[in-house]
Amino acid sequence: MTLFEELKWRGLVKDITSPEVEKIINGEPVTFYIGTDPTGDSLHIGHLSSFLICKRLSAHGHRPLILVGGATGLIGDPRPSKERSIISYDEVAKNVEKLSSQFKKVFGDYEIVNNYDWSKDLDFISFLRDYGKYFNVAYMINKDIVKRRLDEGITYTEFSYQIMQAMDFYHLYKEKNCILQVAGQDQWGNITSGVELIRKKLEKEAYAFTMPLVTKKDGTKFGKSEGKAIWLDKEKTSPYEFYQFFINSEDDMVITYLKYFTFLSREEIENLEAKHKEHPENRDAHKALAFEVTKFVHGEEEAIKARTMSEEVFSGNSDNLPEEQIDLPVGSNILDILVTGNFCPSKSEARRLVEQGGISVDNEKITDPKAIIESKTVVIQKGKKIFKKVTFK
RNA sequence: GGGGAGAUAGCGAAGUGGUCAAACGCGGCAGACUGUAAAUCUGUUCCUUCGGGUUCCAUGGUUCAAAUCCAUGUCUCCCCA
Repeated sequence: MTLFEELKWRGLVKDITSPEVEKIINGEPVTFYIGTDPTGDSLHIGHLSSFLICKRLSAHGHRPLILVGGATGLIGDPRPSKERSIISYDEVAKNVEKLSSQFKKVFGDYEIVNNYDWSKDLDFISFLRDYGKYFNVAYMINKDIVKRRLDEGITYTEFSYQIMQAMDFYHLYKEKNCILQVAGQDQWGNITSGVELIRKKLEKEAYAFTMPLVTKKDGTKFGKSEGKAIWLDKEKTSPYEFYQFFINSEDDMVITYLKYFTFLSREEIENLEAKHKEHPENRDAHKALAFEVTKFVHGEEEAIKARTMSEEVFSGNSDNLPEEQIDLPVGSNILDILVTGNFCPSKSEARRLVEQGGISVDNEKITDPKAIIESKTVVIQKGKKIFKKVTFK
């Protein structure tokens, strides 16, 4: 199986700019880039799914460039829904730092470039003369994302985003001989702008392919749990929570995710697929997925810990759950505990939860909102899947 | 520059003087069923010391009473130039 065939098999190729892409991927090492905008201060699952491609391509010898959009992050990639609010220079700069160092930790020591470096000194007149002339407005308006925003409204700033991303590709092509761009499918419009710009300005051909958006079975957004994003930073999402997120994957998607998120071979995955079809209730594929991904992001030791904890908690053994100190005295009211312990944001919601039978303490369902918890250490369960061991002062 | 429409809870969207803490859908949370899956069904979804308190872009005003009427401001969209 060639590399390209493997990517296809894994479902990682959505669109290609030309049939040549296959040859390039399978051929001699080339430099490629993949980027992200520093709109937040931490990497999440979405980044994981797209940046894994660096590993897959570099294993073949290709050289990844990671672009962190210190300039494009100041502008804002148009979203289908509405205009983004603008982020301060400081915040973007801070995010660039954080994302870059996190990236190195998780994915390895690849070269990271920041488009702010080559955009910041470009003056407006040069911009219009050297780049603007290559973009016909009719062409720009025809980009799907722009068309969708025409009714809702789109500012000149966001409208110009595609030019900035085209400039990035052009710059990297010229300066670093980067001939290939990889991105999520939502970047298609921006990518083709770049390919066109390179063709027009340099009379050279550049290439790109997009990867499909990872979704749930029903097409909705993947990567949230309990309403919170799943982060790659273990301070924000613990390895245990991270593991739990993947083990809870939908049956219908678990094989897709295995292909997408792990480095398991085709044989191993097909093996798991067979097992999964035979006995879905054993969740072998889910366990493999959760373990492999946790191992990649947090290391083997953490992955084993997370797996052990998961197995113990769901078989009723809470001995190894980490204890969380709660700033309340022994003998506090259950509602106060739920709020202080971050199980829910308000007392009203805590009351509702308790009254609806969603809370258990040490395996006993609590339905009285006036209940007092007398023990010093206690395991609180919210719903079916959230367990926390808490101690009081 | 001219004309028109609009801003309602996380989102979409009703409501145009009291019966509005505000229909409905989505999303969220919980319960049942299960396999820590999906689908389905049920409940719930501003805060609260459960007395009540604070909401419908903002600030003023009219009224016994305002999400609803008036004024000003801010923002958004559409059409014409």
